[in-house]
Amino acid sequence: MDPSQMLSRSEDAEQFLKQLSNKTRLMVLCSLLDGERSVTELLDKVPVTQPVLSQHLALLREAEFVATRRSGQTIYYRLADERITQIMNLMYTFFCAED
Amino acid sequence: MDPSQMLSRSEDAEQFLKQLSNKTRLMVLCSLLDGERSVTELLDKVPVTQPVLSQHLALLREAEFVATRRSGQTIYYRLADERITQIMNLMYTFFCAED
DNA sequence: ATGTAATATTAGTTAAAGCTAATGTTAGGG
DNA sequence: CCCTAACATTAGCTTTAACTAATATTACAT
Repeated sequence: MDPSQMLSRSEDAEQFLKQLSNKTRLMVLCSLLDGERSVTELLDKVPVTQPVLSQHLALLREAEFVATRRSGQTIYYRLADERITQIMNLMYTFFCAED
Repeated sequence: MDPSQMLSRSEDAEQFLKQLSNKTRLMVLCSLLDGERSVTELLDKVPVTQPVLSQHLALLREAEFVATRRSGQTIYYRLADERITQIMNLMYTFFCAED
């Protein structure tokens, strides 16, 4: 591969991985692996304050890793990027698979 | 999964991903996908100064993502973690695969 | 219209990552 | 022994990520 292309692709990959490299965001994404969840449900699983969770959700939305659906006052989040699903499944096997 | 276990595993995963989330380290690891390379060879592929490359190599060594072999004054680096091989192959398909 | 539940945003501070510049180590050649 | 090549380390500075605290928005019920 030509050097400038390698650089620009590694910059894209860096950006992608950085957006993933946070325990709160990983817990959120992991929780979404088996379907959509509301913010309140996520708050119940992820040990952070509401504003902090909301900040991380904003980042995941901007990255388009997740998408939302509103139902009344409740907002449901779901995975929206096939790459995220794949990499989260891989991370699950690395860090969460049974012995 | 119990909440404290989920937290500690996501902390491990965060650490793992952060060590990967850098364009220079990604270029190095990508270059090692098809075999070992000396520092000089890596310098030829990766557009950074020698001390910066060396700092990133030190981090990759401490993370045990890579291992080294010395031959005279030359030090050869190779991949040393199967998880890295897997995830780098995945990143390659996401960011570098031919349309 | 007022109140409350659910969620989002903004400003300010702190901590961690990455760079530059200088210097150190190790191995081999003359 | 001295010099050079190959590589590593350290200190100081700058940038970026993440948290806290306070406040704002949106939807629904009374």
